[in-house]
Amino acid sequence: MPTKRQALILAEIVRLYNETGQPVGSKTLMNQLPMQISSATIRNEMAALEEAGLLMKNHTSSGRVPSTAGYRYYLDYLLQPSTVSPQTFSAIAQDFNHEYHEINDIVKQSANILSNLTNYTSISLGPESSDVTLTGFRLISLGDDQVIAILATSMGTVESRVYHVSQDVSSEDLERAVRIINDQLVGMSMVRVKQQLKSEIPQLLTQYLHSADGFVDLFGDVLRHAATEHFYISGRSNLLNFVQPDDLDRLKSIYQLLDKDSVLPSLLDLDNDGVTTSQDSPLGPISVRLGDEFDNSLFSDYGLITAKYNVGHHGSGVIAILGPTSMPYSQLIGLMQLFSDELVKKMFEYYNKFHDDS
Amino acid sequence: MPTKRQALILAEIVRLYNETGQPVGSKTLMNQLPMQISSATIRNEMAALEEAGLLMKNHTSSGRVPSTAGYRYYLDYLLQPSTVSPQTFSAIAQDFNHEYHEINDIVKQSANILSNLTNYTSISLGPESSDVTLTGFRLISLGDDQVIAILATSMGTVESRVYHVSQDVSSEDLERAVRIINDQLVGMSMVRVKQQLKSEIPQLLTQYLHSADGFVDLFGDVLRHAATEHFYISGRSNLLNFVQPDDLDRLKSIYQLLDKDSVLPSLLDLDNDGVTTSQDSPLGPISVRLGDEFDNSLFSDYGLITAKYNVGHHGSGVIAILGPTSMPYSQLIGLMQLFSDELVKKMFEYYNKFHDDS
DNA sequence: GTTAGCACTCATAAGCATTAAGTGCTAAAA
DNA sequence: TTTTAGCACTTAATGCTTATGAGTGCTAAC
Repeated sequence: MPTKRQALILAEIVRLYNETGQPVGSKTLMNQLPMQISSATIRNEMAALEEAGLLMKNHTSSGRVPSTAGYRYYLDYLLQPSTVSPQTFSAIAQDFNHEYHEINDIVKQSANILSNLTNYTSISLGPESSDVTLTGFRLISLGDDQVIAILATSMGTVESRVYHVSQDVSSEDLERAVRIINDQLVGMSMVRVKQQLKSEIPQLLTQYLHSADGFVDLFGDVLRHAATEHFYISGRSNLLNFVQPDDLDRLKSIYQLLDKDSVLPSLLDLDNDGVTTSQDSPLGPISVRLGDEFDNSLFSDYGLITAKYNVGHHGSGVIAILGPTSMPYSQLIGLMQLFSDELVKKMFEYYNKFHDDS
Repeated sequence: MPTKRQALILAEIVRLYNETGQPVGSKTLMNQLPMQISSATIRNEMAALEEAGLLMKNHTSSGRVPSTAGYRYYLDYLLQPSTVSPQTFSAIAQDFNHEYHEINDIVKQSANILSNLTNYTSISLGPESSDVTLTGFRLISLGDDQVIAILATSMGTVESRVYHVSQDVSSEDLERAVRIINDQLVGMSMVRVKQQLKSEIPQLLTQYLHSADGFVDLFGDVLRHAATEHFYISGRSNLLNFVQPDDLDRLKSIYQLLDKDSVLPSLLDLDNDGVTTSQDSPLGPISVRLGDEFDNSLFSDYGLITAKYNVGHHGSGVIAILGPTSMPYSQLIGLMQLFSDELVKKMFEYYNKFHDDS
């Protein structure tokens, strides 16, 4: 455990290293620290901090840099979220000041705002809930062999997609199919619906319909679109701001990773249900993942700030910032706190505008 | 005008430079050329080619590199598209071997295939036609204050989106609005529909409806989604394969540019209607833009291969490959020719499956 | 416990000679 | 008239040495 003074020095090193990008030496530190101590004393303290694993040197005679453990300690014990400037606040308010027709537009916009504000990459996942249920399914014929399939969930989401239906499917068949779906599946959780679609439903449908296959496909497709988590990533190109030129291969891999929706849940740590990385996270719903704390070694030089937000029974979502290990955490975390509050506010506004079910 | 032999040398330099990435010297060339001439002769010829502006040197004593004009000449007069290997062909066929529910899925997939095959970035724009007309508009109430708006066009595209409608709008009002829209606008080109929406329609609606504003918004929104050209870009990260490490800023700008749908039409040269860059393009519907031929100086080291394809009265689309100035054009253009044929085939298959209107 | 002083370390840059690839030019050969 | 051999010249790249400077660790004095 570092002493009070050592902690102060660590915090200052984090601050300076973030500001300048350069390793911090004892003299620089002497001029910046509030108390009056000599560079030699600071050197002693730094040696102790290095002993404790919180600082690192690149080579024997270079300044110190916080180690991952150092950042971890800083985040867990020292960091204080800074308050957001009024300008930033009003910029956020302004950017959100639109009429949104779809919840996903808000989610998307939130990623945009956050990456613009921070100059990092941001990832936004809309509100989700594990106990969403299917509330209804309809098919509407448009003539022309086309139908619109509409699927509604308890979260208020409605997914509609257009399909072609072969001409030898009668409209009676379609109606019958829709009735079966509704009778059997409405009220079930989406997860169970998916299971059923693979097991019982096909059999059931073949009993009543001529061509059940096409219909199962169709329903499966709407379902897939309604149920897949959709991530919005904004400011990808900001990763170029801080990548070392000899690390382009790694960056390429990261870009390819980000394009795969399937790996994002594990990146955002959504798999283990809400347990944050560090013990009883002192930052509330915000948590930070650093370097080797990622499953994937690609991110050994990266940091990820994750904020979970809650929109009542509409579920909870996540918004995150991806950047280098060294980021202005104090500002960013302050920003994230405020931002996720605003986001939640906007979302409630959206949901409550029409439905009266806060 | 270069002599026959000079042209041969130019072509060989293009080939070698593309293969090795290194400037090509007279000795290397001597060993590679089919005829028996000394390096001194080659030097003379190269000097002539440089005089003509087709070759460049990085410094007085380095090998030669094709200049933009050199590439231009190569593309216009020397290049011969190579035939595609059977493996590649069957890979394409395989990748397209899916049931597609939406034309845009095909467009998207085409971008994916092309970037995977080439290891460059590819851009795909679905079939469009300037004389698409509006063929129908419907609103379907879902209860719950939600409606689905459906807009169909003469191209067979159907756009459906979900909207909230405030409770004090009666269903009679909605029906009336829909009737007005259909009476007034069906059969018009989408462009005119957009104009009308800004001029006459609002007035007309206010005569019959209480709250016309919301409705105009709604219709405008569906229209916007149905009418905006949608580009799919795949393999963005491949740009990292050939960028010089000191050029990351430029790369960042390019990424940001690619994210703006609005600049892509000018990039793909869609604005001037079908006139290709070089005179009466010898490559048919395929054209290549190089370096300073771009409007935007960001692309001074890039090349863009564009293939226009035609899907009958469903309109025509574009598929493109973005890479460095030095690309294996022979292979790529051969590939593009075959690929766009396959793409067209797939699209006709899609359209004809249900409608019988080739 | 703190500090001044000093020897030591190491990355970075600058200077310089060396090498290798490639050119241009001239004069001879074809 | 075209081609070629030969040679001087240019330049980027490499490796080597040397200087510089920021920073440390340690010791001895405060």
